[in-house]
Amino acid sequence: MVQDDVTRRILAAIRAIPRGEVAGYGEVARRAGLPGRARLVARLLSGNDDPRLPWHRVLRSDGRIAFPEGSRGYREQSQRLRAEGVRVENGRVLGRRPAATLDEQIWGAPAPERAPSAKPEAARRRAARDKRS
DNA sequence: CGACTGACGGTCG
DNA sequence: ACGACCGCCAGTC
Repeated sequence: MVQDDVTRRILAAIRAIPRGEVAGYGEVARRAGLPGRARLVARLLSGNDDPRLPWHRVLRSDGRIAFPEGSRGYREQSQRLRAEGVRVENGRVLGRRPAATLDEQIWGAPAPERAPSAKPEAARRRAARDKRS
């Protein structure tokens, strides 16, 4: 099976993460030249079987492990990270700085008013399921 | 073609 | 700090 370009680039980006460091899914996607494809990165890892791939260095952007607490992958990832000297506490990697909102970082502007919009319940249902599982 | 799903990201209350 | 939501991308059904 020949891996397509995108796949290889993503894998390369993951392998490029230095030992003892971590990166978010979206970050990896960006480094692979695929901004906005964080979910694609996640999908790849979900089907990954290569043991030498440092998948454990990939976390959610907020520094939390993407697996539900207590799950197999959760423990596995925590252990692997700690083995590299990364401090992990309650599924969260320390040393990360969530920082302020982008608005403040970039524009330093106060919260602009936001026109209320309808509630697409299709998206809402998805969000609920997404969170549960 | 449209609904559902997921190792996601970001905003808001 | 947290949970509820919305937005996005891609693959399945």
